[in-house]
Amino acid sequence: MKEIETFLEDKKVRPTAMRVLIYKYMAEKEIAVALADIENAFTKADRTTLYRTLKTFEENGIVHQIDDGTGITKYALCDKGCNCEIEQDLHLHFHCLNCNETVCLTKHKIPHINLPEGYLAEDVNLVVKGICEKCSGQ
Amino acid sequence: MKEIETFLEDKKVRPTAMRVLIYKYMAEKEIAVALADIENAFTKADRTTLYRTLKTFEENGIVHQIDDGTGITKYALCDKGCNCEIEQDLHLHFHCLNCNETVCLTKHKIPHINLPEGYLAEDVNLVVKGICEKCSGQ
DNA sequence: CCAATAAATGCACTTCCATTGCACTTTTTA
DNA sequence: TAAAAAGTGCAATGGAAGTGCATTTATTGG
Repeated sequence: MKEIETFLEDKKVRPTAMRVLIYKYMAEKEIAVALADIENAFTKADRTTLYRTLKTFEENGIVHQIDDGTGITKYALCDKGCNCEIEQDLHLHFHCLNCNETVCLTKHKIPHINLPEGYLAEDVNLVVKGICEKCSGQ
Repeated sequence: MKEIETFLEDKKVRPTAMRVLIYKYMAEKEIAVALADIENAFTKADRTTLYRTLKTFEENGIVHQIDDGTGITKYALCDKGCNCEIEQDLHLHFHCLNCNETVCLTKHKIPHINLPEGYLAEDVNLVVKGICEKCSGQ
């Protein structure tokens, strides 16, 4: 708990009770979470607060947003040294069509993409959809 | 015009006036279009009709949907031999952060992705964001 | 050719999620 | 400790996708 507070402070985010709890919640989940998920977990808190907390987290490099193609924005904690902004550091995301969960495959970096002349890449989003290991096997 | 009609018939889609026009419109554009774009081009037609036309086109392999991360669904005509369903045939999409246009880079196939044990890929979505050649300079 | 049927279209409405404005509360700081 | 800043909560808005149903248009079998 104390570690979370200092971590947030390091990231220039004031560690309010709410923020610490949300961070803790996300750290315990291994999968990307939607705003609605957090909403269900913290029924006392207002949706707006959660929304803005995630926004603050994102702006300060604590979480990154994931567009997994479901139309619902998901969020996941950035890894220790995660520099989501840097192209070389981008990992891919996997969305399970069965359990509907989305995970960051942080070990899997996105291969370098060759673009036609004149195109400048700033960001890459790669989402693989299919069946996750939890659902595919016994 | 006549070719479009027979083309649609080949695809088992009845070539109504509306559908031919929409197809023509998309064929002339080189970029992916949003429902709203078509709506602006055909102010007399109802949005629902356009929506369902695109849906029909999609179901019959005439267009494919693109999720370029803007939150707005885009559509683009499938290439001659395009088999959007087949993983090996998937191409990547480029979204320009300057002009906001999205193009299919059909020449650029998505490299094969190695997934961890137990994961089964069914679909891949790869979107590169940046500056397109039109915007990046002469 | 015409009636019966099916497909396509248009209108109104709903839903879902993201986002914002404003008032209120808590924390920080001078 | 008062003033300012940051955080929180409520209500409302907005944008886009999607649906139900009535109406029109096209197809088909007699």
